[in-house]
Amino acid sequence: MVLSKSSHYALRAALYIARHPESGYVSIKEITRELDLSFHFTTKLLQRLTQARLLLSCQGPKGGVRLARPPKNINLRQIVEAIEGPELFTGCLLGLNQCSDDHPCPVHRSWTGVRQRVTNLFEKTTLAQLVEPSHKNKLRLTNLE
Amino acid sequence: MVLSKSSHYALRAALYIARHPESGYVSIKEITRELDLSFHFTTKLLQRLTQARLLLSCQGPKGGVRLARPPKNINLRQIVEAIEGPELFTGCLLGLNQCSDDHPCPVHRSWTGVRQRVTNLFEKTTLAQLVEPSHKNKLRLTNLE
DNA sequence: TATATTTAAGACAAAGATGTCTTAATTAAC
DNA sequence: GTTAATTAAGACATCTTTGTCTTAAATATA
Repeated sequence: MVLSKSSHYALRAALYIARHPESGYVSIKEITRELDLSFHFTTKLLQRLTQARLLLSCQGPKGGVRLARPPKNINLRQIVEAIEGPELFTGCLLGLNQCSDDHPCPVHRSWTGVRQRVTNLFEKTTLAQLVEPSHKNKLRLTNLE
Repeated sequence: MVLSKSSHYALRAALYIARHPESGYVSIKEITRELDLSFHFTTKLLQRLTQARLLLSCQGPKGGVRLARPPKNINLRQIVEAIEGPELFTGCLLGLNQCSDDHPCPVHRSWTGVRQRVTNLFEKTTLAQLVEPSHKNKLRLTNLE
């Protein structure tokens, strides 16, 4: 798996929040009901996004979470990195420590090239792009059946 | 992490086996001693590679494992898929089931493109390429320190 | 054949990821 | 202020991955 389940859930929740037209808070209850996720588990994932300053949260009635800034200023790498750290974007394909141009593993050079393309995708893809109306037919955020 | 620790270990072990000049069996004791891996855990990983017909094994004195065919005919995808399944090469970035051109998630199109580049790298990279002499300076298979 | 060596296989332990539940803290609305 | 609603936080359970240990099976060699 490229991403952990936690990242899957966090990305889907972030997209749900981003596509909410009103700029108010969205309750986590609603998010998890609509996306069919565990409420408590997702709450903790969204707490991490809040701590990473990607979301704002508010307790009490009418509370919930919202994006901390315009969706065009939040990209997929920021979300993934807040949940599971930078390993995906920096790690050696063989899991070796200090793998670098100076001390490369056998796949270092070719992997670095492909990994950069992965990183580019995550960095240049923003929440805004993924929820814009022309993408309406691609807004599926839930499992089928 | 792109790959599991199990895949890391299996790839490193496979490269160690491939770079052995003699075509005889290499003992798993030697592999795990040289690569600083757990003997029993690695043994089971190599069993999976044997079951996937990537390796041959032999018990008893002078026994061990060897490549089941020339290293130019074993690529990285085969090894990874034998260890952790095809998810990396086929899965949805958001973890959704049945994500396809017909029922795409918001990142389906762009992820499919990048995922294909990852797949290409794993498929076109063979053990032979990674152990050929011109790569000698890139044969690091162990952690530093 | 007997022995030593090696992989095969399975039980089990430890660690980490995932998921559930309870209580505390905060806040809107009455 | 009281109440209800909501996130924050932590304890705990379950499942998966990773790692260890023991025993069985196979095989080369003497």
